[in-house]
Amino acid sequence: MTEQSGGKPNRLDRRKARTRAALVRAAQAFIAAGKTNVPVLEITQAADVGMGSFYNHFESKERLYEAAVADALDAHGALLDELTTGLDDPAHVFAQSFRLTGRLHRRNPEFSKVILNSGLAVAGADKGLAPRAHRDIEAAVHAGRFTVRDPELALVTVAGAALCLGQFLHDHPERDDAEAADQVTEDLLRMLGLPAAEAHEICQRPLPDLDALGRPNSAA
Amino acid sequence: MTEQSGGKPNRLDRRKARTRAALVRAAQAFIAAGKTNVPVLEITQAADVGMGSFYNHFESKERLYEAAVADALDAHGALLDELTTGLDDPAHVFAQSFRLTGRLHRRNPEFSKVILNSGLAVAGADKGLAPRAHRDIEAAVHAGRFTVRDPELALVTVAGAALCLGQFLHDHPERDDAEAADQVTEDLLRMLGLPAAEAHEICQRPLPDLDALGRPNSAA
DNA sequence: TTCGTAATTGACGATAACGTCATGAACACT
DNA sequence: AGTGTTCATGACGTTATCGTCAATTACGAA
Repeated sequence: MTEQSGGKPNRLDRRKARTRAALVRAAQAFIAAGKTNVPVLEITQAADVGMGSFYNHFESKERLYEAAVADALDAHGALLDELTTGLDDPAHVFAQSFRLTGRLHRRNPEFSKVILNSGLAVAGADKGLAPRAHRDIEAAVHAGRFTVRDPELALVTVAGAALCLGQFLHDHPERDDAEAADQVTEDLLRMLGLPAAEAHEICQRPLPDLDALGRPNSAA
Repeated sequence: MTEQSGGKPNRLDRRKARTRAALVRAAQAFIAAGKTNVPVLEITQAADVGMGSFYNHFESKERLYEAAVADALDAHGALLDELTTGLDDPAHVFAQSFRLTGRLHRRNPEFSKVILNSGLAVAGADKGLAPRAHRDIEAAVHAGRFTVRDPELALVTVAGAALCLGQFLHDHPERDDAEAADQVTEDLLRMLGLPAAEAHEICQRPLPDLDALGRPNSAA
């Protein structure tokens, strides 16, 4: 009998987790490449695990893909948390999160493509990064920083902008990602009720160094 | 030898077009249902055509799906053209187009789901409805109605909002589609530089009657 | 060391889907 | 009517993929 929901992870548990992580990472690579119809055998070969191992961890390819997307989103969410701690102005938190997310499309293309190829499913209000954005917007509204009639609908536009910005940067490699992200963020801040001048100023503030942190992928 | 690129359609050509349209319609239904992995045989059965007919028109399932999405987008674009003719204020054209598109998610769920399940591929600047929106935004900027630094990036947010609004309405059947669409449009107008009061007013204007037109699906 | 358990593995039978092709029907043209 | 062409059709051989399973290995406990 090994680790029973609360005990410390055994060597056995670590091996199991490694196998699972290998499958998740392989799945992320395939999703990023747009190849979601690859046979199971191909996935297991890419993950360097046996064919039979697949069904030890996932009952179908779809479950694996769900897990892969969830993993990427969780990792990015944790990263944003790290990079926005200590900020007191909710508008600043929102702007910084959005600007960083925009930059991540270039910095971590694998993650970016996973999100983009997952389609709009990740834009649901209770999935992906939306809860975080929702929390930030609500906080800013409550603090009197944002003036928007319906925060839930504003979130809709914000989520859409985040996704389509990624797609845009992917389609236009010549565009500067930081500049584009900052401009979209500024537009969104104006939409959320900030005066134009202040929106512009917030998007010019320096950002924390992304290189100071580990890779934002938890399936390592 | 039948119709040779410019001649009038024969009876043979019409039959061919009917078969093709049946396949496209069946594909749209499957896309709307989220079932893109159905075997070819199932598609041809749903279209009520022979199995072999499929490869007379499309060399693969992917091509069929591409054609199905393009058809739905073209149909919606033509509908918007019809419904915005005669408007002189570019901001009004933009607002009306967006409000109508929002309403269409409920009015024509089939079309809506085709768009949503197509993912972000339809959000590219030169695909789908984006060229139309781009044209409207540029016109409004040129007319001094919108003041936005980078119209191309504004389009990114607009496209994202349109897509995510559809997803939102799909996830929240209890929300009034007209109200939500108007609110998002108003938010976008503010982002595009319109004063809040004017943005609100434009989104309260009456809309043309959608029932006065035929079904917005060209694959009939 | 020895035993029990959990996880890994690839081979294998069963099934599902593909795409072609020979046949036939609908049609245009004369 | 006669002829040649285009498109429609579904059966069929081929290939691809699935998911199971019995054997094996890695590990924990005693």
